[in-house]
Amino acid sequence: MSQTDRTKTEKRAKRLTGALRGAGVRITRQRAALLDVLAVADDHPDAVELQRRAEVEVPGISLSTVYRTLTSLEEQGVILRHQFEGTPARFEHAEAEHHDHIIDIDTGEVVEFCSERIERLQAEIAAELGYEIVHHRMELYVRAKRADRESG
Amino acid sequence: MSQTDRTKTEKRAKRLTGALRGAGVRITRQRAALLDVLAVADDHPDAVELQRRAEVEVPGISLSTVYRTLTSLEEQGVILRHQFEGTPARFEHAEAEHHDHIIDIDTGEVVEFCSERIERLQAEIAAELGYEIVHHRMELYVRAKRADRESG
DNA sequence: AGTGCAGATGCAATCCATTTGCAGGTAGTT
DNA sequence: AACTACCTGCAAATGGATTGCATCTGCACT
Repeated sequence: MSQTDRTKTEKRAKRLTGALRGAGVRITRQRAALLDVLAVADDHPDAVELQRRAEVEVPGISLSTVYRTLTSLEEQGVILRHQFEGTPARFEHAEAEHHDHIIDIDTGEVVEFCSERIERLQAEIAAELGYEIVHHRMELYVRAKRADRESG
Repeated sequence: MSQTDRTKTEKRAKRLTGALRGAGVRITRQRAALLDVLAVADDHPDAVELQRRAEVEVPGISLSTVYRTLTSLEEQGVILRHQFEGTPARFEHAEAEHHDHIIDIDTGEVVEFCSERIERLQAEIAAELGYEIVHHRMELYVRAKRADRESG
């Protein structure tokens, strides 16, 4: 990470904690640790994994605190919670634009994608039925194409 | 239900139980009851609701049996299990073609829909990334449009 | 820097949907 | 009718997530 990147990240962090404070959310050691961990995560960790990562900064941080913090951050719109099939909920930082997920059912790896055309079609379909979309969820459970693997 | 409809339904039921038997699945009173209940359901009941409905035919049917049967029927491809947000799993008979779901977040009501155009786009996106879709899940969480309601 | 207190923490207990071990029952083949 | 592999009901266990409670602590205000 370059010097300017670091500066930018720190500025965002400051803005973020300011906003949280405004909403009556205190920045404790455990929350700061979780915010750090979430900010640098480029994957989709679950609560236990986040606890493990936060423990570097706050040894002994309890799992209930992790869950409570995640719920609170989700309510503040800071993070997103994803309930994929057959796994505990997984979380990600919410700064980027909306996207959906491709889950490799063999490896558990998650790839993000977004299709404006699909989004448009979804909105049309909902509108035709007299609804407005509050949020949606689209998950593609996939495996690597035949050519990329061995057996079939 | 007309006489011919009833006959058709009964034929399908016979074919179905035959197939299940072939897979080593016994048709017990409790399973027959659940198959009946699922066959006539035009909604998306959860396990407890299915137990309640099956109890008309088999009083005292246990919830574990319901769950075990549902798992077995799902494995046989007879029913589909849907894990919508914040509710226990809900089930539906699998005879129709594939479709996705619109969930009214105010009423819990579920509407089915299918868009070939979206399906095509999904497949394209997966293919471009070197994946083949095993299955997918698309849920639109909606509410009735402003005009249809009162307050905002 | 000190104080007050709303809000946060850790722990253990609890919740809820779902699964499972077990001992007795039954479908369906022989 | 008998045999037995599969099924049932019950109660206990599981696993992810939440919660009650006593204690602690950020942080706004001196």
